[in-house]
Amino acid sequence: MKPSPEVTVVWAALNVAHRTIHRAMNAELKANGLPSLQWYDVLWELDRAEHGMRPFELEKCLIFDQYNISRLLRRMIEKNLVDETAFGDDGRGKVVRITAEGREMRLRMWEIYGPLIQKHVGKIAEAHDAKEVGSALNSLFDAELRRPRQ
Amino acid sequence: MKPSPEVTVVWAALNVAHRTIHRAMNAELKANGLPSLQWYDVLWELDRAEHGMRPFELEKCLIFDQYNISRLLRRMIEKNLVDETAFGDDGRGKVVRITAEGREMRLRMWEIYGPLIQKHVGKIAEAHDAKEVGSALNSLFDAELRRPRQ
DNA sequence: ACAAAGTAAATGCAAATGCATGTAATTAAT
DNA sequence: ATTAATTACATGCATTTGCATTTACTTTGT
Repeated sequence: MKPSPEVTVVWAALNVAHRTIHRAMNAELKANGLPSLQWYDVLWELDRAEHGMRPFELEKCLIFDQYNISRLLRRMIEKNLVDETAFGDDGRGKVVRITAEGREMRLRMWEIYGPLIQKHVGKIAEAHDAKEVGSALNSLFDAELRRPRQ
Repeated sequence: MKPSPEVTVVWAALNVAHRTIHRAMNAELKANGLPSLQWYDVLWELDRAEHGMRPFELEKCLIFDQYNISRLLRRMIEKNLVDETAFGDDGRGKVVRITAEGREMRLRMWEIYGPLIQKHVGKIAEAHDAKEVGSALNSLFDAELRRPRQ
C-alpha cells in the first residue's frame, strides 16, 4: 500500500528533525569535552536502575544491537563510568552498574543536554500542542519496554 | 533553561520512533537485497534534480557531513547508480547525476520503502492529525533548503 | 540423564564514520 | 597584481559499526 502524502510528510519531517537536532546536540556535547548522547542514554538508564541492569535489558530498552551494547559497555567500563559484576543466577550473564564517576558524568552532560532539548525541541510548544505531538510519536512504535524518561 | 516535561517527552518519543522505524526499514530493505535508506535519499534527490546536483548541495539538503557525501557518492558511482562530470564554471566542483540504473534502483527501493512508510508511520493517522504532527515536526528545524519530498 | 535448542555475551574481520588535514581552485583584500 | 582567506572536494588514520560466528551457559524435549 502506497503511503499517503500526509504520512510521508510526517516521516520526512521526523527524519530531518531527528538528524538536525541530534547532530547539533552531539556537536555541542563534544565541544564541551563530553561523550555522545548514546553514552548519556546508557548512563541515564543505569542511573535509574536500582540494582544495575543486564546488558540485554539495556539492549532492548535503548534499541541497540547486541554487539553494540557489548562494545559500548566495554568502553564505558574502561572509562570507569560503569562497572560489571557476574550475575550469580545465570552463569552467562552479568550485571552492569553506574559508578559514582558515571553519575557525575551524567549530571555534567545533563547541564548541557537539558537546555539543548529545550532550545531545539521547545519550539514545538510555541505553535503546537506538545503533549499531542508526544503522544502521536509514541503511538508510532510498539512499546513493551518503555519506562518514563527524564 | 531546563526542558519542560512535555518537551522532553517529545524528544524521547522522537528518538525512539526514529530508531525503531529506521532500523526496521533498513532491515527490510537489506532482506530484499537493496541498499540503505541513505542511498535512497541520494537517489531521490538526484532523480528530481533536472540537471544533476553539486555534492555540496546534497550535503546541505540531506544533512550529511562533507566527507560522508564524498565517500557515499564514490560508492554509488562504483555501482553505476550515479555518474559525475566536471563542472565547467568552477574548476573545484563537479556535478553528479543519477543514471538509468540508479532510477531503476530507486523505483525498486520505493516498492519496498513506500509501503513501509505507510505501515510504520501510518499508525499516526489513526488517532492523530497527521498534518498537524508533520507541521509540528517541521517547525523544529530552521529550513532553508527544504524541498518537498515524495 | 542426555542430546538438542535456545539465550547471553564476546569477537574477528570488513565496511562505514569521524576527525583532521590536504589539494586545488576561487574570491576577497590590500 | 599578489597575497590571504574561503570554498569544493578528497583522503590517511583511528574509531565505530555491521555481520557472522564463537563461547559458554541454560532450558527443553525425550
